[in-house]
Amino acid sequence: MQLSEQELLRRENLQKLRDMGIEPYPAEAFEVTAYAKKIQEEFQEEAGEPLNFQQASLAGRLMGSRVMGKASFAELQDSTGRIQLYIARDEICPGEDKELYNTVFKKLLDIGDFIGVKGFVFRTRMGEITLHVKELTVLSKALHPLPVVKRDEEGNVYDAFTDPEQRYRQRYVDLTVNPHVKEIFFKRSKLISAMRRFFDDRGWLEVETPALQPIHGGAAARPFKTFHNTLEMPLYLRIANELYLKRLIVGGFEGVYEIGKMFRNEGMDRTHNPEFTSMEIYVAYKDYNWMMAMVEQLTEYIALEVTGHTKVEYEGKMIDFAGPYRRLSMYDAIKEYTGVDISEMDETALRATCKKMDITVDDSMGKGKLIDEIFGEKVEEHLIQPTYIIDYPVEMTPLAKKHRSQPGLVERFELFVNGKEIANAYSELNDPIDQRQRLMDQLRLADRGDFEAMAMDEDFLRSLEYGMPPTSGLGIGIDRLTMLLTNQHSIQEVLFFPQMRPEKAELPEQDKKEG
RNA sequence: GAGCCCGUAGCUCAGCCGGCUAGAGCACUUGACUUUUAAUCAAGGGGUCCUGGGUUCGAGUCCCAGCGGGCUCACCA
Repeated sequence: MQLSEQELLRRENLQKLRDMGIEPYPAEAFEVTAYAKKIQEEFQEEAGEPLNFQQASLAGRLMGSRVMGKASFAELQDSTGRIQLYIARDEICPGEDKELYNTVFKKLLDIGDFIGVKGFVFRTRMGEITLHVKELTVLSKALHPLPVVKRDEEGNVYDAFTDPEQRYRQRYVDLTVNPHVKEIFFKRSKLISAMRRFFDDRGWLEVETPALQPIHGGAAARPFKTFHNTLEMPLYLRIANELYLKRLIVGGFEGVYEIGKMFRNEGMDRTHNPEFTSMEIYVAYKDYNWMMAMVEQLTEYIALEVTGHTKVEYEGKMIDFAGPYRRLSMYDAIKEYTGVDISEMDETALRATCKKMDITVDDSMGKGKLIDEIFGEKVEEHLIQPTYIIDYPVEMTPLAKKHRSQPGLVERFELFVNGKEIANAYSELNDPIDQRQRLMDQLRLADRGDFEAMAMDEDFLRSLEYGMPPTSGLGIGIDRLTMLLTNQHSIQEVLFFPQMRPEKAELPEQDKKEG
């Protein structure tokens, strides 16, 4: 590999440090007693005299320096933020030997190097809270130059590191240089911990179920296929965990939930990544009406914990997560936004209606699919504030219980926010005979070439035959909820390492066979 | 999968209708400077113009193909 001039220089600096007896990658721990953000927030003084942080020890990256002869200012960035350093030659080199300042600090340290500093906090003439450095330690030398992003007093950013490809491929650089990116991931973490707290407080059990499954069930999607050598059998990366969580309800848990990765072998775009995080929860003796009330509390709680408000701005719109949310049946929603009542229509009439609405249809589409098309084309985009769409056609939903009063429908709801589906829930189907029938219907779809049709799962059916209590289940896409609460428009922005093509198209030989 | 756009220094980008040795700012190097803050001042180094073909006296620029990326649309619980 060809090294750039700057990379060669840094390697030379590394060697010079070693030649001076300074280990650029020391083994011993460095004691950190203070953090940039805390100092910025809590530093106090009286009559110009500093009161606290008079013995502070910080560690982080050197992010810039302004050398003025025998004294310098530098920027230290730790895990919490930045603080200015004041480094005076005669302070860090009290004796005759000025090498640490003249050579190590001024010549051999580069932007991006990790250093440890000890000293006291004061305020400069210009009013900046600054650490007056008494001791400086090299903690780790950086050999690769970091992009230098500068900000002026008004907050204007110069030479921003913004190329999406480079940001995702080298997320470590993105995180180092773009502080707002870190903020998104702090919020993502808060979201998940708030959700977990909400469920744990109600006594529901967090569980783990297999990610490697012999039968991929629980959703309509194409799976990733792999092979277990010892068992000599194909396995699938899970597209859903629904059928396993229901087995646990059969086994006697009253409430179980799992937050984990799902894998779908489908297209990628700004709302789809091949692996994504979902939360699914199942609670016994409940129905979908109870679940709607629960989700309102949950999303309101999460919005508050993550952003501090129930109102969140997304793409310039204010979205209010405070419940209760509007509930609208699928038929009523279509009537409201198209003026057409489709509740009594058969397949032929629906197909004609679609044509009138300029919706492209094909012959493979059944009644359920046609209704879904109308809904997707004409209604979804209008559902900006959190809205429950309830009662879906039975054809689209093989795992939901038939509606208690309306034939042809199932007890299902989806929560829409800003025109996008955020949550999906049912009164779960627990009639084993009905369930078998519905899965048989799916098999017939698969025979007709539907790659996404659900597979038969005899063990799951056996579990239902042992008896599953009435149960309500819910799934929430964590990535998309994170996008909403962080005002981000692509899923790549809420994943540390979104899926990308390899940088140099060099796939290992043995992996090329068997697609 | 389709359309549009992009790929030039470590980073952000300019480079016209094809025309001298390919440019700027930051970063980097050398020097000056003990309270600066996009520090400043002076001097300097740094390029596989994504790759491969083609047209041409001459290609960063035009054409073709490929690779990579972005946006939009389509597909997709």
